[in-house]
Amino acid sequence: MGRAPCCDKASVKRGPWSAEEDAKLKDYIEKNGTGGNWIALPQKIGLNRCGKSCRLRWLNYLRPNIKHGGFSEEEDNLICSLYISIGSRWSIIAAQLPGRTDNDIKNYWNTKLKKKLLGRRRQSLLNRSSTTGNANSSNDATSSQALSSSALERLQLHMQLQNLQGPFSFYNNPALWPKVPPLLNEKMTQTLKFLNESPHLLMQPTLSNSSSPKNDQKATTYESSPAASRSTPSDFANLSFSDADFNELVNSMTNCVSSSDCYAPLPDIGVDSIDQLNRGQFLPDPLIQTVPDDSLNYKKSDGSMSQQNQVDEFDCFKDMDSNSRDTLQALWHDDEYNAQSASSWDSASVLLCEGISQDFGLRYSSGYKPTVL
DNA sequence: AACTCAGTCAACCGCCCTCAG
DNA sequence: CCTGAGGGCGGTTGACTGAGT
Repeated sequence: MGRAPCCDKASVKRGPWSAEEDAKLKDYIEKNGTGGNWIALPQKIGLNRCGKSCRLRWLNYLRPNIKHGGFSEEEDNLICSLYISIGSRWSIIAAQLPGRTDNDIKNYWNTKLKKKLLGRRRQSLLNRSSTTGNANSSNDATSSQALSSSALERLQLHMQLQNLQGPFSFYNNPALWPKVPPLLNEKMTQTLKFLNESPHLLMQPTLSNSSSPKNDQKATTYESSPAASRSTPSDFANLSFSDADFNELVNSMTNCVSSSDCYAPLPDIGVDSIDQLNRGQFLPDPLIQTVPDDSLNYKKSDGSMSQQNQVDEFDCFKDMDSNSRDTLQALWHDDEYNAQSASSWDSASVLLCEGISQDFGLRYSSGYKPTVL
């Protein structure tokens, strides 16, 4: 069941705002505030606009200290880290970037940042495919086919930052995965198999078959395609890897306290323990962070938090930022994707963010929270 | 100069959540 | 507890712009 529209859309003005309208709205709010009711506001000041439209205009454009464009390297890094950690929760990400609006960040991510990061990896993989003479890869690479979702995108970024390529990397080694439900384990297996077999199919826009006849050009979407299916394990299609799956996986990783009771049983791969794997430099040394409860007390009883609390409590990201900077900058600046630089990425920040993002919290109930990475 | 096309971004849409009555 | 109004938010649209041909 829907709900009644907030205004009569037929009678209110829509589209771009004029300077006069901007001035009216700005003057009124600066003098009187919003009055706590956006719906009634346009009538008060004689604006023939929807209240929601006024709110949006104020928040995204007229509000003082708004910055537009010119994102810095540090902002890029922070946006990327947060996106990997918490997904497309733009308002939370925006709360970490003073003067930036969620809309601005969303647009920036979709139009530039995502391509900047994922495009670099894809290009690198394409280069590798071509040098190894893989005919199928070459064909597929030019087929403009794709498979994607928010979860896959985040998984892909996460993998990139943890050195996907290494045969003993976390993502390629099920023995290192935390204990997760069998179905999720299976999804992980299939998804990663797919990602490794067909990395060239990822994150390329494809024209949707269901594109609107009104505007085909705008029908660019990311979706599974016949060609993608061709390269996909037959059962992959039935195992879609969702945001919930990604969150559960990272939750499991975040909650692991000791390898003995957290990770899946080791298959016979000739190593005795996770520690041995680590000593063998298949993984970075585990990093155990203890996070004082004080820094995590953002959670209200109902799991929500005020806007101000979001800003205050996410201050812990400032530390994370310095951790992530080096690797992200390597990704930013290297002409060629460099597995070595990626492997130096310290994912502590990402997982710490993820833990925090669980908001909103599904956890961190008492004592100190060890985060094994 | 005219046209096409892709990229950008302000604005809109509609769903979900909260809260007051 | 139920209902509806308003706010918040993520996803999407479409006008605009500039590069390429």
